Amino acid sequence: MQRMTRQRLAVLGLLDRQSDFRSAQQIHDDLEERGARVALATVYRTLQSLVESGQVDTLRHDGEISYRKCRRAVHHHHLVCRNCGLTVEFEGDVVERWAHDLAAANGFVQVEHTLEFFGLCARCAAEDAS
Amino acid sequence: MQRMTRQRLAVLGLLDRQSDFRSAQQIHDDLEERGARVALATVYRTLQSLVESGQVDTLRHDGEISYRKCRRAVHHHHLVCRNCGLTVEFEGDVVERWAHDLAAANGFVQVEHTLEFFGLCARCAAEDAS
DNA sequence: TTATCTGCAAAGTATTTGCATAATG
DNA sequence: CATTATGCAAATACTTTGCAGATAA
Repeated sequence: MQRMTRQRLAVLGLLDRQSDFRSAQQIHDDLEERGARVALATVYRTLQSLVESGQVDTLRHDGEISYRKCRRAVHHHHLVCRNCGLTVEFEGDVVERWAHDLAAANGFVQVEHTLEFFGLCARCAAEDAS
Repeated sequence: MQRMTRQRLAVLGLLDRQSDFRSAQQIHDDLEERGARVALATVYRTLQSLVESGQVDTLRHDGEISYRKCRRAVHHHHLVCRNCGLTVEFEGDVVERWAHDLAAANGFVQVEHTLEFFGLCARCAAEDAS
């Protein structure tokens, strides 16, 4: 049901090599640099399908969506450097429990949550100071 | 430095009466309904200034920003009904501590976070079932 | 072969901005 | 009266979509 096209392979390949969150436009540019011509619309469509199938994580920030291949299958969160994009994944059963308790206390059901941390990584903080 | 114009008063008045998060466009429509003609651009500008001065909370969801007058001054989070917008505010020092620990463990500084819960409130869940 | 994917350009959203005019303090 | 805010329309930025032609299976 999902055809392996040159374009899809190119996007998947790039996602494998990149470790930080990148916007669709950045991914498009990166592909161009490597000589892989893929239309921006195709990049968007491909990323969208990868997100739906759970292979890619998204992050909404400043009105734009960033993409990154998941490192772990279970639900998790991110600590992202707002300067260079360096990303650390981590799990947090605390929030899951919290969500459950909150739901119970307020009569809510089907509670989901979004939790992300943004900061400056050590390297960027050092550069900032100098 | 901030002039009290008819438009600003109208926006403030509406924010006082509304208890849920509303997008700029919804707020604009609500104002029109009440006969207060305020240009959409002005609604955006006013909300923006209210956010900057800390009088209004924002929530990013599905690529759009929603606004709501803060009920409490300290940093807090929300449990929002994704159907009717009903909102419960709550504090969570757990996350603050968590953010601090994460930062220390990974060498990050100036760590901020976003945490929101979305679910179905009791009433909407009941309607859903019927 | 044929259903799915791609490229292109056009259309959509949500938000911002330039500028002349209006209104506040 | 000097500034700051407003309205309008045009500009932005990101993302989605329609459609004809290309391509994987």
